[in-house]
Amino acid sequence: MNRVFKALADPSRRRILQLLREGPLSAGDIARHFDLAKPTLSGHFAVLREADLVDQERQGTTIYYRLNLSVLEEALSGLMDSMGIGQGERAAHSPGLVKPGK
Amino acid sequence: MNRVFKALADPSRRRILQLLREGPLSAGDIARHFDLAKPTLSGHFAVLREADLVDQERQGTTIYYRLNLSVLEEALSGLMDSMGIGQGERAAHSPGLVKPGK
DNA sequence: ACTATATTTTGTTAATTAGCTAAATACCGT
DNA sequence: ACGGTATTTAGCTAATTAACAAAATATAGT
Repeated sequence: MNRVFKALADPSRRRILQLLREGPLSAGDIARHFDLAKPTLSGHFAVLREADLVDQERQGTTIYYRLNLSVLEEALSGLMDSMGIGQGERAAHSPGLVKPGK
Repeated sequence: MNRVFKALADPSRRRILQLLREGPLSAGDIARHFDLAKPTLSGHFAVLREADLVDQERQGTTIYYRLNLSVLEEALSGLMDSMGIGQGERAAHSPGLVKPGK
């Protein structure tokens, strides 16, 4: 889960995930959307793969990347849970700033 | 929004936010939960403040931190939107059916 | 003004990261 | 086997990060 958030910390990687939302894309297809050298992108793919956010599949000479949505979902809803956001219908509890008793 | 995800990339900072879920805590209170030097924590507070994930309020000699839940909520649901993770709806599979986030 | 407490700032270090170019690898077609 | 295309690996550099100890700042009480 830590790897997921580390992976999400980079805007290029978030953008890659967005692109993959539409369907699998080859490394080259993705690279076309960026102003980065291909090795740089390849590094980003590796980070996403290690976080299990994408799957890789070779088809001949090209490698396709596919978004692993469930991992992303799980990480995000896991965080939301741990922060008390969302699913629960509990009203937002924003305690006042009170000087703690001894 | 990038600052938010950068801030969330560190486990200590995520833990700090979790602690603040229960209510405001002083820097010292938070520090008690960690094995880190106070200056290190202070650095984490600064990152969280710059991401607007927490607010700071001084009361005498102690500084209280309060979770800014709305910023966290917005960032997470913003990402979920942009990834097509539906809060209430099933994720659309066909391209073009889902409107991009704001 | 002095002392004690709470927190931050400064300065430093080691580790990590994102980027690049050049070289290597993998696969396909001829 | 050779040449071309797609992608990754290797090797490097500059910037960023997380950690610490020591010093500085802010406030309260005496």
